[in-house]
Amino acid sequence: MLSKKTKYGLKALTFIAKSDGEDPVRVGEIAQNENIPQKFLESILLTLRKSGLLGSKKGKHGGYYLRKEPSEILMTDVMRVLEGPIAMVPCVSLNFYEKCDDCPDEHECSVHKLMVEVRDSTLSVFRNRTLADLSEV
Amino acid sequence: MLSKKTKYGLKALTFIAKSDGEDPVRVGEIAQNENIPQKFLESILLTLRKSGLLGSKKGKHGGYYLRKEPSEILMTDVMRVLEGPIAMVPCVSLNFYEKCDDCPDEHECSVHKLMVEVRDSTLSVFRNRTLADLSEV
DNA sequence: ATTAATCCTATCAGTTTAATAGGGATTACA
DNA sequence: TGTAATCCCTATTAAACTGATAGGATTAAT
Repeated sequence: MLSKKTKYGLKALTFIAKSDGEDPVRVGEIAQNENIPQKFLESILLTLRKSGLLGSKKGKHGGYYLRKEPSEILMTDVMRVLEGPIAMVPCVSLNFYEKCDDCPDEHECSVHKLMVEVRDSTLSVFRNRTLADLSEV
Repeated sequence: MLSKKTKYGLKALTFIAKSDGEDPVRVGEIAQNENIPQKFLESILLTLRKSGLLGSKKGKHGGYYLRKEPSEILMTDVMRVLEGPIAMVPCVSLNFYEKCDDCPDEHECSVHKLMVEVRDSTLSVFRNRTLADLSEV
């Protein structure tokens, strides 16, 4: 299941991409338009900024803006920042690999085999989609 | 993330498929071979039985057995029983649909669009894999 | 100065997960 | 007929996670 954090984050990014003026976009404006609790959204945008996807301007007339063109922001990157690993099992994750406690040999594990396929098919979607695709009407 | 319940369930099904004698397979045997807490596994096999995927025999020399040929047990069915919805968002689920609170119109939702694609690509894996594929060496 | 914004930390209630516990019911077989 | 083996069922628990809230510190424009 997709967390609300990720869902809100994707919506916020889309909103910022759509309002592509020069001015940064206020958190309050996004929260209001997308029905997101403002304080919760604040923390989400903060992590997006720390990850490098967003920039921010403090103080009056401040807000958030994209650091790259929407067409250059891959869903793989966004999802890994917001949701974490794309793989369903750590032993199959490219960026967050971890060995399983219970598996003596993961090359003989039936779950492993299946989850590699799921990972690859999910990756093929996220690698071929950018924020530009999301913000199209 | 895949729950341990699902992971253990898949391993257990694979184990039963591999030991395809006539006799039912004991929970204890599966638990020991696959490093799964026995009591936990009991409850998992119980839900698999209630879903119709497994049959059971009580008492001495009892155990669990497959109700269909491994090649006829689709991963879509197994995953839905163990893990629940295959979609990452309820508003995109075929079998567990639910409307989002926050979305006024899901046809204009950027997240919705993306998650439909992820659902379809994941489904294409699960629809084309059966328990027989998992139990191949 | 005042105002409007981001930034940061802490906290909280609710839910879910993984596991454990204890015993009931059923069957094989000596 | 008794006993051991096995599935069946319900309840409980500790830990982790999620979604949200609270309160203020910091920064910048006017």
